Amino acid sequence: MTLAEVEALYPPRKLPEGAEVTRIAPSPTGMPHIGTGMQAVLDRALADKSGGVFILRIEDTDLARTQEGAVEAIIDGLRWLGAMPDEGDTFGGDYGPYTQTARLPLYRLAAQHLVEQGHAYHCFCTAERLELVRKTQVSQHQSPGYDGHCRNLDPAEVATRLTAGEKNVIRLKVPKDETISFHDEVRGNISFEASVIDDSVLLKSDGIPTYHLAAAVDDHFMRVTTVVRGEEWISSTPKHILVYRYLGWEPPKFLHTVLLRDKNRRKLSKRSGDTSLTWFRKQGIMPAAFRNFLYRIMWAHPEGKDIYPMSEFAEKLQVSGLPSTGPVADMDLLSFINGRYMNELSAQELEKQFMEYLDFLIASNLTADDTLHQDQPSQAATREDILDLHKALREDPKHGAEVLQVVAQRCARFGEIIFGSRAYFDYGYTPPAPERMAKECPDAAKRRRILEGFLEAYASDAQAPEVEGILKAIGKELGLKDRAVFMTLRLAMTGVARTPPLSEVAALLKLERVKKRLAMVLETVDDAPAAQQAQ
RNA sequence: GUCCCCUUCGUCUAGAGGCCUAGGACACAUCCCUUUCACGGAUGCGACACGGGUUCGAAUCCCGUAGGGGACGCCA
Repeated sequence: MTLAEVEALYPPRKLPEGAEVTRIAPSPTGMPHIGTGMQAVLDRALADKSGGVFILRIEDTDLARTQEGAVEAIIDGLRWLGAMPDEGDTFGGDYGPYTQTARLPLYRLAAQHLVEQGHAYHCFCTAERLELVRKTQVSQHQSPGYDGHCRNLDPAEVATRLTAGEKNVIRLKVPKDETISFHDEVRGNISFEASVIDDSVLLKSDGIPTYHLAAAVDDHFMRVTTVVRGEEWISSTPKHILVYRYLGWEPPKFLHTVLLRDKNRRKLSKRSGDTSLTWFRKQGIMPAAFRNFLYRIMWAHPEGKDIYPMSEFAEKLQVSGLPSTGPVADMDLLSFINGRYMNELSAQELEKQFMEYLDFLIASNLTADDTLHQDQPSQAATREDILDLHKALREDPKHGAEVLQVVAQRCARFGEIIFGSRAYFDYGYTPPAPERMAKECPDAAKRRRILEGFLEAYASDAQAPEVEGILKAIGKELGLKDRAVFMTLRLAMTGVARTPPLSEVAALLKLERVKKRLAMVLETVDDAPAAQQAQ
């Protein structure tokens, strides 16, 4: 097979004028990264905006780092994110295979062609020699790089060493006196002196290509029009430009996205916390909200909107407005956006999404720390909490849905609901300590009177019990401030001090549960220390 | 060390020579609403990295400096 034949195998796509073909090209080396998610959202939007195609390509040329299950994790992450590719090994498409180790002959063909044309050469240097060269260079304050040792080997010598089966790699022969420029879609023109670019390996000694060759070959034959990738690739783009040129191909458009930073403006890393899509999912971030967060920090809506759907992003996106400075992934902003999305969910949608969330947590076998946000340790949910809640929701879905809706109004992520909803289920109710109640209403007799009086009035009017009216009347009768009365009942009914308005709580709990709980409290309501009562 | 990219409130940003005594959003603070929490409303705090140019006029253009980030692998 020749390059020309391959060319015919992957003809130009029949797409509308201006359609963009984008691709996300992750390495299957672990959990899907937030940066991958960001690029996927952009890729998806670019393709949607122009009536193009979005491809998933797996770059598994680093055999040593490839991890089992990583491809599935990536697809799962993209599915969750809602930035699904149109083409890929599991999606179909006419430009596959979409996994690099399945395309090895293509790269070898390209590499061979480059050697024949004199734009690449066989290099027999050992790892040891390379290491030594680098060390020397660094110690002499020179920039490390290949020294060109095999660049001008005698062709006859190369031939004999090759037939002898000597290990070698193929390196790109970078011209010496030239300025290589390219256009970056967000930064404009960028130039490099060719002299600072070293002769990178294109084909490793095991016959597997490096990124520089593989990506160029694939982007060409997959007819990718726009390469969206992280800005860490800017400095190797000139190499890619050279590969395209020597292979006689038109380079695609390049769009380098910024790298997300942590609070200290460092590249977001494992150490600083939250780098995987899965992490955000575990926190209970909604997909739509996370997408919104991603495009919100990488692009400014013309009207200054913060909350808007993906379709609007795709429609209004202008690549020139993409940032060229790395944004900090601001958790406060994410929480804010997620909260807004949660509040707009209908009861049914909320229950559905929340159950999916719990199922995900359970299936991914979480430990207690996994929903723990660094900044909000109090929001940690244990695995036991998760299972308890899941069981309660299954046992009484109707009650569960009501609880969720009320609680979700007060939460910024699903993860907080786990903890926040406990008090409204039987499993999560613990009667308040008498001491705690005494802090709100020091007089034990009055506490008892509040609860008994409420129970009596509330139970007698099953149709439309006026919780507030009842309590205010009791307060007046006992000469207590509203707060003392309301808080006493709040603590008694829920065991906690922060809840929705009591009328909502009572409606949520239903009469039977209220009766049961208050009866429990009444058993110990007089037990607060006398010293405190005297106050 | 060399090369490349970047630099507006704490954060995300608007701003493409006069509309800027720099606008919005998140966060924060205070107040209002109020039975706690949340929501909502109001107000406030708060930035053009620095130094030179160009210009009648610069956040906006140019040059330097400083700072940050990235790259320099038979990793991607």
